[in-house]
Amino acid sequence: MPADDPASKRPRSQPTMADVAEKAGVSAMTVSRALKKGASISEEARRRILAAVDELGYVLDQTAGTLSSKRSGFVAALIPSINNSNFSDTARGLTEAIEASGLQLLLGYTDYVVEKEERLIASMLQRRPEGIVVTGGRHTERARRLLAAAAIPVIETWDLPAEPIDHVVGFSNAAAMRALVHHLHGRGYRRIGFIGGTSNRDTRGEDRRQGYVQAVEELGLPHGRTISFGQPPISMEQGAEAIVRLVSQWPDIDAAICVSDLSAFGALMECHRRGWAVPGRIAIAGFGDFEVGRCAFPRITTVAVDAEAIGRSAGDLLLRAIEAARRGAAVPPERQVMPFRLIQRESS
Amino acid sequence: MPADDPASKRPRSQPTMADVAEKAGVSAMTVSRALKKGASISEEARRRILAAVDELGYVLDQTAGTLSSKRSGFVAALIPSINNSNFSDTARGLTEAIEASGLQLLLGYTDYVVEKEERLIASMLQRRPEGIVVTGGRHTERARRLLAAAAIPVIETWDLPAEPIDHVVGFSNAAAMRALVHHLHGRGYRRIGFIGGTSNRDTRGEDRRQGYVQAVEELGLPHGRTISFGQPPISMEQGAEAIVRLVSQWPDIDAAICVSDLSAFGALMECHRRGWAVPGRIAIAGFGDFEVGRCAFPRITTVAVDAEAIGRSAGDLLLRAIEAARRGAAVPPERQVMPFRLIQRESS
DNA sequence: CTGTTAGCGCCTTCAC
DNA sequence: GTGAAGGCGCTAACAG
Repeated sequence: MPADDPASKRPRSQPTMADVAEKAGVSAMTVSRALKKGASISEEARRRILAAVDELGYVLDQTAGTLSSKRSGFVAALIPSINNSNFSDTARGLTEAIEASGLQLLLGYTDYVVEKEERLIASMLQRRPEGIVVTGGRHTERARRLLAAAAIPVIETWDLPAEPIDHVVGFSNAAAMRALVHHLHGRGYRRIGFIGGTSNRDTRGEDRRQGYVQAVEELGLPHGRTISFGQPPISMEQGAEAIVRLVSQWPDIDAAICVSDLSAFGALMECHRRGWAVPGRIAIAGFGDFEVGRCAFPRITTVAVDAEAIGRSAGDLLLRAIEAARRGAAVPPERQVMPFRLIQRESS
Repeated sequence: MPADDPASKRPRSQPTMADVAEKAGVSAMTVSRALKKGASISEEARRRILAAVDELGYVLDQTAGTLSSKRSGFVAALIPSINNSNFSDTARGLTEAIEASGLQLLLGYTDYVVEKEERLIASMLQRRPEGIVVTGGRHTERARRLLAAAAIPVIETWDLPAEPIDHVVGFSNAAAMRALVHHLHGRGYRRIGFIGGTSNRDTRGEDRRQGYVQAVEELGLPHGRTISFGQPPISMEQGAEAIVRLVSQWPDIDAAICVSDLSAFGALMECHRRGWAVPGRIAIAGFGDFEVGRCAFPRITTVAVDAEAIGRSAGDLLLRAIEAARRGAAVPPERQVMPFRLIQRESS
């Protein structure tokens, strides 16, 4: 055990508010006030306190503050993947919406697996967030129970669940995909295939597939032209492999819709490689308006959702709900439907 | 006195350990033990406690636990961007390395801005992480002071700072870029340009540019052929714009190196669009081995770094250091140099 | 504007 | 294997 400063009572731990208070010649409470924004403190005391803080290298312990004030000062957001510009845009929107109020965002990622989501929710709740944003409308039973019991505002995003837990800020993935099929049909495509992942791990991907199926049925197009493989979210590489399977299985196919722009891009590059003209031989469309699709040659037709706006709206709503909760009030569950937008580009 | 007054049931608030204890007919201490893994509890008591937990919907308050045990159970990691597969791979490696020990990872993103990093560090430290991982070796002076004073293990990654704060797990961006220039030179390219961002906001990008400059000078190649524009990290779209500028400014150019695969991809697509053969008219190379480069047509020559391994190594080191700290010991500063690897592909 | 008192909910420590 | 006492560092609620 290392020798300690004999003057200090505690062994080598971090300085506390009491240490600062002593050094500044005030009480701990005054230090506490000096370190918040809206408190009334004499300039003289504040100056001495800040000097003491600086000298001691004091860092406020929010853990203790949370315990005593019952305000953790953070909200949790769970997204499927941190490496997906859609979700990172939503996270940015969230951050922008809440940061002015002093709340912090804690991100967790679920890898598109609801069981991981459940575990993350459980461990996030142990840190007592003041609100929580989840992606999608499907969760394990226990996750739903945990969220409902937590007595904090919950927002489900990127989906329109039939039985929401609390608030919703999203859109219908099925409806958006349906619109895309109709759009391609309007441009004359009749033998339209779909490329997606195998399992329903990615629930939004599964909803999109269902939207596709519904659309080809209502348009009387040949259906069942679906290539499903790979663990969602399917990658660019898997998109490349899938387009080859799709064309070899149904050689008369004239358009391929991919569950996201990433797989659409992989498919597109594979077409280049094989000398299949896009859209001459086959049209390609994706979903999500990723940069890679905007930039690819040819540029990829897609469905755009304003991911950052989802985040901002969710953040604004969360803020209102949290402030209401702090006053002991409550905001009744809201359901905000965000628009989506077809973007016709060179690939179709 | 905390004499259990059955009449004074707090209505609004979440159940506490005392509530669980009362329902299970044990003391709070026994509940606490039942909820940890390595404690010795009778099977009977544990069963009753878990039933009570379930019935009440009790969720452990880690805030209080942290305060009393002085173990927050989490480590902070700061990355420049959440939407970058390199950094998200590092984050995944970190998570994998630490999760078995029960530690959680809290991610923050700095947008490549050291001032944001400083603010994030300050707010993370208020929550008392047991360790912290930062990206890069350049920080504000105050950030360095905060980290040094926090008395927790610090790991700088993705760089080899000359004066590390504590531990380092990284590589030299300049050396890697230098190797890429030499590689292209070895394949016969002589008029090699560089595309990067304007400011030194992205310090790794700046290091790469310096590596390029150093290499062209030592090879006696024409230099100054650098296009710098856009706020780093420069995007695919900016790569497209930059390649046009590069070619119009130095029409004899035979190779373009981009600060990352993303801008290289944008440049490549623009070449397609303009009918410039790659690598016939101009070779293109990137940095980072992103999926878009592996999948593009043609596939993009690049420098690969095992980003996930950086995360795993940093995580392993952090664990050792944290466990040492819990025993009152310390791990002397380590400096782990990770390998990089040239990947020759179709674009050069 | 500033100080005092009394916890927040859990875990450490020590006794049984 | 279990319980009682005490305190972690801070802030709410009241004085003054």
